[in-house]
Amino acid sequence: MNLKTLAQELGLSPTTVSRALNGYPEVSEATRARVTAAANAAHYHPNTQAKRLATGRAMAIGHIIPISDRHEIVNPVFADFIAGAGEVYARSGYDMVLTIVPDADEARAYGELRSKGNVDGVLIHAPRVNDHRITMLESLGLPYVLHGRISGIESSYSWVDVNNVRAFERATNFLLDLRHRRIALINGIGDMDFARRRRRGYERALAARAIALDPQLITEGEMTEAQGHDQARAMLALPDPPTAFLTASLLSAMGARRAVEEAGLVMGRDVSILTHDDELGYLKNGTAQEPIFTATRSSVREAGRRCAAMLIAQIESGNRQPISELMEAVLVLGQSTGPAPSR
Amino acid sequence: MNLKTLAQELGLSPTTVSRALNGYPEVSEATRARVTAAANAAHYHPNTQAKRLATGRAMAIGHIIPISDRHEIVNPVFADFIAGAGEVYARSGYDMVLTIVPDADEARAYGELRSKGNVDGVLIHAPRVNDHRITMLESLGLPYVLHGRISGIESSYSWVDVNNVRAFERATNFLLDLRHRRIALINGIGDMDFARRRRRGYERALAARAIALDPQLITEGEMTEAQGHDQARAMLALPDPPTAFLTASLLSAMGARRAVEEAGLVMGRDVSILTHDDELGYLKNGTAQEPIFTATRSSVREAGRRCAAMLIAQIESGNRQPISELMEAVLVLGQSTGPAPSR
DNA sequence: TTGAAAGCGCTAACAA
DNA sequence: TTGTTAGCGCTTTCAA
Repeated sequence: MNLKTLAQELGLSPTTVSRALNGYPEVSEATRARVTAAANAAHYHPNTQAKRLATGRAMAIGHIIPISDRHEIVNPVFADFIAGAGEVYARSGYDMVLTIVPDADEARAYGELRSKGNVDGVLIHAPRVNDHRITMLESLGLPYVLHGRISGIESSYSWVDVNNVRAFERATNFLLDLRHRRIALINGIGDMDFARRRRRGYERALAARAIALDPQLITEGEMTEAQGHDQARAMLALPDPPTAFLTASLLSAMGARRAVEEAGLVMGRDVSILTHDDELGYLKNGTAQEPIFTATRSSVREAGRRCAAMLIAQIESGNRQPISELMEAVLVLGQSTGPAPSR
Repeated sequence: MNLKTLAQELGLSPTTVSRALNGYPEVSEATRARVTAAANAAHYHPNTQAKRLATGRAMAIGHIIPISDRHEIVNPVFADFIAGAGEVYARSGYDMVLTIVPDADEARAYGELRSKGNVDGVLIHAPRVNDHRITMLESLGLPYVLHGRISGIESSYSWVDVNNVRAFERATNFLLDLRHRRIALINGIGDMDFARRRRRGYERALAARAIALDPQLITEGEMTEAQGHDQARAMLALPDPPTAFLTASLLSAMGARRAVEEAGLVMGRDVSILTHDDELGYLKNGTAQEPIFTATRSSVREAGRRCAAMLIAQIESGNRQPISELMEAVLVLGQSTGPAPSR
């Protein structure tokens, strides 16, 4: 069923039918009713490709996922972001187009996406410090919104980000209030912008209480269970080991937990672990069963929604002024984190 | 830059340029070379929408992700599958279109996808027992491939699946060989087809050694850390508790691990845990550091590749004969699982 | 080996 | 309020 035959059946011109279906005001309500009824009855849906060609709008948003041999960028958090963005696209009639590209081909991928015209804009993920993608997109003139921020860049751009500095500052303060003084930070890859911000929050909290930074208590890596385990084990073997760990992901926390056990220490008595992450269902019924300080999962999903909405707004308004939005993380401080042991 | 202007610059007709670029044989090699050179120089890429409209092919594959309030279907495994499929699409010139739909709207979503014509086929995820989606797709005539299988359906359909029965049978045998006799199974949601198959493998191994099933040692649920913890704790409190746990996911295993500690038991001595899952980086350099029996992550990615390749083959050949492929899981049996304690 | 012309299904300027 | 016409950028039949 296409527009032409539908129009013939109704004894109308394709134009009128199109106008009726697309909500143009000049159509009489009587015909509009007749047309919509017929369209529904025939399960008519306008052909997307034709519509796109005629309007010059792809009605699609691209998500470019760079994939490298070094890091596993395809992380679990990503799924939640996609789910949030997907909700918004469904409501607004946009398609979500995922492109998986090897790191090296990323520049080319944007260019092609642009000139092939199959998306109206793109969402950018996991920015690194001094990320060059923004410059690239600007020169292409392709609308975009960044999930996260880029520290090294002065020019303004559109972004949605969670206040990572504040989140980690609060978490560190939480541990400091429990009289912990040797607090370790098991962070994400240092090259990633969010990791840098998290570290800044941690440092800020320590500085505010005049506690010197110990570089031995700060590690970074890929946020896997193995990372948490190995790095925690090494730190526990120090002459003056940490009494608390602050980890950037649940997996690292679980690894750290394993290291704690292996060292013959007791969780919550000898060592506390506070995790920035509920990404994998740790939170249940809104109550942290284990020490957790941020409801990452729901935050990430919300970030997905906001990014998508922001990008659509930019595209539809034709407005190229950068917009930005800083989200406060939902903080859910865990109950089972114990005070620092007195030595 | 479009075909017309490119043709003008070359002093050729759009037809010839199109033919040259699309590899039609009737073009002289001289012109073809000239055309491709010019196209590259101008960074010309044919407009996707126009191409689609003209050929009637969307050059896109849809992935429909049902999202329900009850379950978190957007799971981490999904990201790996997507990555695998994405590789294949990139190579073959297809777009990957993700559609997130609320459970209830799924039927409608397929119908629209079909009549709007923005995909040439779909990939179906996470089949349930007696899943009705296959019937729906058959009646729509939309090509599809299923990742997994559906036990309740007799009609044939295209699928790619991992041999879950065998994987769990082997894992159970591994524990049985270590003289465990009270082996608990912490399984996924019973409604999911893969969970049912895994259970079958477990049951088959026990039956082969004439060990009676104990329903108290079989639980199912959403494969979260909390699930593993709660269910393991309950089972450890039984009069005759298990000496080993077989869990369907790393998270459940970690939860079970926590329950074991809380019960004052020692991992590898009092209780062993064997996990079907490396989804979160537990495996490192091909060596299991903890008891794990399947390299899920890489398997899932490979499944993504094969599903995508199979679907594209079907679409391009116009062949509607169902094809299927059973993958053997990559088994990596962990070293640190201990024998059953003698009582 | 190349080109002219029609058409894919829709939208939108212009006319009535 | 409705219809006519042209055109979006490409492919493809038919003719040269």
